[in-house]
Amino acid sequence: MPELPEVETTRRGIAPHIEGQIVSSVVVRQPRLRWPVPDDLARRWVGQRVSSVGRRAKYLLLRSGTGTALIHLGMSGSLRVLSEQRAPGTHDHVDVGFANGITLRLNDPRRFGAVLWAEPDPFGHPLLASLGPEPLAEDFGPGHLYRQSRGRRGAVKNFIMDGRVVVGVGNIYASEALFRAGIHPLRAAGRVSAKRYELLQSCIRATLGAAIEAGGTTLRDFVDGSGQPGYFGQSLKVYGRAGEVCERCGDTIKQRVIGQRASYYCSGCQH
DNA sequence: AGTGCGGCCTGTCCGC
DNA sequence: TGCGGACAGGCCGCAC
Repeated sequence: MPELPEVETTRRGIAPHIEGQIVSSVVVRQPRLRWPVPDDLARRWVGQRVSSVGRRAKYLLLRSGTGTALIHLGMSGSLRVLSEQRAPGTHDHVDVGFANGITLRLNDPRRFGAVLWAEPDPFGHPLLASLGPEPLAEDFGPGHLYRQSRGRRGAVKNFIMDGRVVVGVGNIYASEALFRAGIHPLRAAGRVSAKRYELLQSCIRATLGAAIEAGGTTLRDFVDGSGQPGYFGQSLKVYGRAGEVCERCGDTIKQRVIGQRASYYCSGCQH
């Protein structure tokens, strides 16, 4: 289940192989993803040179002269660069062939991912238009969360997972960042002080940044072999650790569902 | 406007 | 051992 660090790791893994290459074929074996893969994707994309592989939130942006392919990995998607022909396996839904012979292959068992086309400007696409700031960018400043949260009575965990507030904070890193900041996930968003939001902001950055770095260090070969980055190698303090001892205070880590998502926290440390 | 929830999917795990 | 069913999870889009 790719969170932002996994998406960024994927971006870094595929970019060197894709950038500057000309799309020569698009094969869609299963168009029914989160949204249908557009019928005219091949017609619009083939012949275009991919100028850059960018990212906005968890969307990968394969930009070219006339438009941009948006790829979302959902929670089970992965991209692989193949240097030679290989028979597609189960859930290998989309292949993008390039003139130099390589293939970008999307595998997505649960099909929560997406492949879309935006033209001419990807940021005008409805899915990207109303997204909040990137967590690692300047406009996610120390006062951002505080300002956005006034009057909001929902749980702070749901608040920081709201893509209109800040993008890229998925379920795992929401629990982790709140633990590091010492904020209880159920606390009303509007009842967290400016000072504590400043800390939370830096914890979100630090958590995601460290995870990206970890992805960078474990960045395996995205060509041919299993290029799957995994977040399991990262040091998660609370996520998935219900019943275990909190390393900070020794209390028992709890789990409960918040906003229909499994949430982990330490009630000894988080208030 | 803010909030909560249904739905899309399938692999994995649990209990019988 | 085999099987059904619950569950997980990103996130849109709708209902309140």
